Amino acid sequence: MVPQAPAAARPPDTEQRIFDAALTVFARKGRDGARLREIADHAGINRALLHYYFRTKEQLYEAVFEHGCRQFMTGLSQSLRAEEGVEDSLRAFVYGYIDYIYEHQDMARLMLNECLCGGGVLERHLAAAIEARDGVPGLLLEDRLHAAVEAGEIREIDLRHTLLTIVSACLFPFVALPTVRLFHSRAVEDFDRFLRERKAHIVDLLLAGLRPAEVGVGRGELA
Amino acid sequence: MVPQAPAAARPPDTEQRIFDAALTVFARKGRDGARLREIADHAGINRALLHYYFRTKEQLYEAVFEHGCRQFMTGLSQSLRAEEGVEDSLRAFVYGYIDYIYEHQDMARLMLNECLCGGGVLERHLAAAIEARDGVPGLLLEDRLHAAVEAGEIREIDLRHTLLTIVSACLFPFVALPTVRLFHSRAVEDFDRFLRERKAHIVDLLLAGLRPAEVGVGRGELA
DNA sequence: GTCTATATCTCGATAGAC
DNA sequence: GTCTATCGAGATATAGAC
Repeated sequence: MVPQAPAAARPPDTEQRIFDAALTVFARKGRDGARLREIADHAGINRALLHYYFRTKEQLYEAVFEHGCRQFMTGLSQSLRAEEGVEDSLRAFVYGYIDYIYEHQDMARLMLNECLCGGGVLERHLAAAIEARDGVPGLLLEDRLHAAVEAGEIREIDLRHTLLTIVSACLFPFVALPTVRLFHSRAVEDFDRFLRERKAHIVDLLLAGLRPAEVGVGRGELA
Repeated sequence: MVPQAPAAARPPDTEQRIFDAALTVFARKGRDGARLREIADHAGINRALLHYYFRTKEQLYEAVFEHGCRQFMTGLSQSLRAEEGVEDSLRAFVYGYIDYIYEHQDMARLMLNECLCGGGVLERHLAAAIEARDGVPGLLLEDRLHAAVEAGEIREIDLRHTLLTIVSACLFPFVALPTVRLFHSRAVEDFDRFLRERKAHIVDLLLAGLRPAEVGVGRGELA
């Protein structure tokens, strides 16, 4: 699939530049909406070169998606190291997850774009990437939470939904950034600070929400 | 912009059918990825009719987006009625929000699609829709929460982030459905039940997370 | 208002020089 | 490996009959 590069000297690495440019454009415009013209311009190369490295637009998309998915899932798993306690595990997950998405926003957008137009391709590639690594990154946290429930460290609660809520809270602000900016001015002024606040907020809210109910205080009721 | 319809008899209402079909297709494929062919087929009419009602693809998109945005925001505001207490307000928001998104999934996806490709158009139209109704739906809940903080009914917490977390938890499952299905089998088997559980979960987690800390229990620490 | 036929343009893909 | 030139398919848009 990949033409041989000269063994010595790899100045701009054209293939990688195409790959990155394609990821960016596909993430914004989607599989059909993306134009090879735009990808070539973004990579600073000629349109014909796209066909030299990846024969067709379809194959380029497949390559970007498959390789991107695999790398994304692997990297995410590695950045979500297990911790001893529940609290540390939760904190590590939220901080690691947001940091990782921050560094791979285009891939996150690309996957969401696939979700919008059906998700068939995504499900297939995600399943493959998961199988190759045998394990969904989030499930590690779910196991931790499950053990914590049995140990009485956190209250009984639907963990699948809890995990989905955590992921939603971490991920959504990235994919919906333009909307978030409308009523969260800090996200436009100082995105890094916004993310720091966001991480702290999510952990804070979750820890409080998962804490076992004290005796005498009905669950699900405010003071 | 709109040709006169015969005063009597409005059998299929072609314009509305085009509108709905365009919304669906644009939501999935995006502004550039969408094909007029597909929209026409989906609406069950000839391609030339698209140009009769809306001159160009661009104008069709603009019309769908602008009108859709306005209607979406207005309807959302109306379905989020104010309640007396904080708890009822929160519950009403979550339930109303999810129910509303459920009935307007295409519009939600269309807006997210715009977010993915920059969001310039979205910000403009959203701002206009908000100004026309003078008020962001979510801000009503934020005011309620703010008052509740001052009354000591909920603990001190960043309300902007809290509101963003609530919206994320409600909205994300819809736009990321194919991914959610991977590890939430119930979302594929019985979506309605999944949503009922989701609503209850979000309210439950939030109420617990916002409850004022009891004396003797450090905030942000598990038991 | 709705259709068929057609014009025009853009995109993806290929051929061939360098 | 990289470029220019070009072909053919498919998309948007228009003209004109009904």
